[in-house]
Amino acid sequence: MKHTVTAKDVAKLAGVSQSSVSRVFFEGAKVSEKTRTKIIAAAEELGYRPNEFARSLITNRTKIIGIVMKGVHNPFYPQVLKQFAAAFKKKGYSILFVHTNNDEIEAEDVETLLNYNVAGVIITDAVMALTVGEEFKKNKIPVVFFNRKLNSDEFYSVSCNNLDAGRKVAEYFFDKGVSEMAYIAGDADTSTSRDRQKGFQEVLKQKKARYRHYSSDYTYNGGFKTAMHMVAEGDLPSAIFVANDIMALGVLDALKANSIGVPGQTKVIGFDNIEMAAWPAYQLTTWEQPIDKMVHATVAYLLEEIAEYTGAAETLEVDGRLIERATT
Amino acid sequence: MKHTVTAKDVAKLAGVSQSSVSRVFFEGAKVSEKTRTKIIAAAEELGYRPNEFARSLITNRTKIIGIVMKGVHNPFYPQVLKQFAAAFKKKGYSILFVHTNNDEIEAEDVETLLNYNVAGVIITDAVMALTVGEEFKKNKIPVVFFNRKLNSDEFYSVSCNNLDAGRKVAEYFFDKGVSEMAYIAGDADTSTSRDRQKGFQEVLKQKKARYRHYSSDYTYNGGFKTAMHMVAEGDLPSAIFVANDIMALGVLDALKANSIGVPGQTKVIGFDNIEMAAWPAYQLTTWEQPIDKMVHATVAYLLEEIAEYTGAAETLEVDGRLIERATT
DNA sequence: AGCGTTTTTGCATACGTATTCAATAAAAGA
DNA sequence: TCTTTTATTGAATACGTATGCAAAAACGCT
Repeated sequence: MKHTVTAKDVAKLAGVSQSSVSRVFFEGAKVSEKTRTKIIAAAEELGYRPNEFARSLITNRTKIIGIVMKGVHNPFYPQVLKQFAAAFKKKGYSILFVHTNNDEIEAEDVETLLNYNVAGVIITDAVMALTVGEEFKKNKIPVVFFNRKLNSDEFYSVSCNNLDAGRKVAEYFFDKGVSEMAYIAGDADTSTSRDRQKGFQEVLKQKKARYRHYSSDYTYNGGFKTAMHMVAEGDLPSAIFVANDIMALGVLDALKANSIGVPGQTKVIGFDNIEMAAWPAYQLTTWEQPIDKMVHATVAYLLEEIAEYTGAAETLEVDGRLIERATT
Repeated sequence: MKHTVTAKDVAKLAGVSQSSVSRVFFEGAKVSEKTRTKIIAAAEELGYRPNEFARSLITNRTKIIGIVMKGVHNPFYPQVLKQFAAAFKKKGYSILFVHTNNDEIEAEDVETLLNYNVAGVIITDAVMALTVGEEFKKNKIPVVFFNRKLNSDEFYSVSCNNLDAGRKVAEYFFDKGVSEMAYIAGDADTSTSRDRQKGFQEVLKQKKARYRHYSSDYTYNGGFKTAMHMVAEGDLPSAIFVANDIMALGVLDALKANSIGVPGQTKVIGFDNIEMAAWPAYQLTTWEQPIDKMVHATVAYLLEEIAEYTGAAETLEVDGRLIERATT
């Protein structure tokens, strides 16, 4: 028979009141050292664990962080998920994982997050309708957009400084003596792809170089197909900036399939620095996203807002750096 | 100011009792159609959402499934996570994601799962101490080991029929006219690696062929290093069965680095059929794990046990199949 | 219409904890 | 030692929901 041991049981065994037991397990409350040890002993003996639900019911707060994620196929995101899980575990928070299929987070997903009254929300690789955002604001739940920059200043967002990265990549190509270059975009409606493009394009324009644009979708197959198409077109640019690594790998494979030498005939730079970029088969030069810093900033912001909600928003952009390998 | 709208509020607006509101939102309870529509309208107007915590407090049940996962670096697992999230979302369950660093799930992780009184637990790419298992049993929480076979019949486990797969791979190699073959193991203490080895070795023994064993760790780098080592040794086997795909990719890259032709000089078969196995750069022949079936079985079992706990355990092994590509 | 039967509803209570307030114990000061 | 102040404790209550029980309403039948 299942007998959940409650604070009352512990109280009885320790010969104190339930309130005292509560005070021992609720940090910030004061109990004398004597009764504390008594209670801890009793709790230990019975295997007491405070009921998280009763707790949340009365405090109207939880120790749950909701993480909404779409791109589980891009190894960048599982990596991010892992880091968040580790960081929040340290702080005593648990992760409610919500997978969304859509670019825009679905109403159902928001429902879930609100139902569980999460302490904070991280949305990664997806965006959110404004009306939905209001819902979170109304409930004073802090939200962070991870790896997505927002137009509005309504929400905190943290991403890599994509604009700057785009510029630096272009300059790097010029330094290498290349002037014929192209950009392969990811999903067109993502800030990440747009900003990378913008910075890249800006420098090309300034140097009066021709800008060539290709659209793809942030997947390996997308990158592969786009590159195949480019090759078929003829007139291959001598350098290609690809909006993320997983696409860049597809590009490399397509080039290889066409026996096009890299970096000899054309150079390739990706974005993210996922583990696979370092594999011998690819040795992809790429722009590293400083995941650690980005995660750290996100966690710090959320914890602050959880401690005292201000609703203050900011668009944080962290500097990344170029990792030079064999494709340039 | 934050005003959470409660069932009482809805009741007042609809001119009924709180109980009736509860009955509308608790499936399985009966209310007349008339009051139901009245209540739904009122709830709609106020934006009422049942408080999941109050609910769980009284029913002593939750709609949360805990998923414990270690191997986030192996793309197989994010894929699995996604499928579980999708399957359980359909059934109205949410996912509590627990990342563990250890092969053996940590006490802290179990605490979390128990604190949230999860309805069921899925442990993937990790095992659990028996004492810990008791804790779940005591609380009548069903547990499934995913992709791990247990010695004991205390818990439900679902995995691919690794033994059979190992045999079939060996037979396949023989059919191809190969008789000199090796196995590269993953983590030695995982059932998956052991069973694959066992089946493989069994056929070799039966055909009186020499069995060669190499130990690795289920990572790309592990596979790479092991293959480098094998090449350095000289006397390369003419076929290699690698315990999972991500290692196999490392093996292929190592062979390529040594200009060893595949499948000419040696053949390679992996395990899992992760997306990358199909990439042009690899075209890895591999044994497909039927994720869909495995997930389906897991979900079905958990839902049954949640509906009515029996504690019945079973060791389910689903048949996979060989996906033939360019490395054999 | 009148009676028995079934369905629907409201009242009251319980779930396990945090927290206010008053009471008690301990400490400090004189 | 007695009084005043401070620290600790216990009793009572609230959080928002589900549910057993009894009352009320609706229904079916003659």
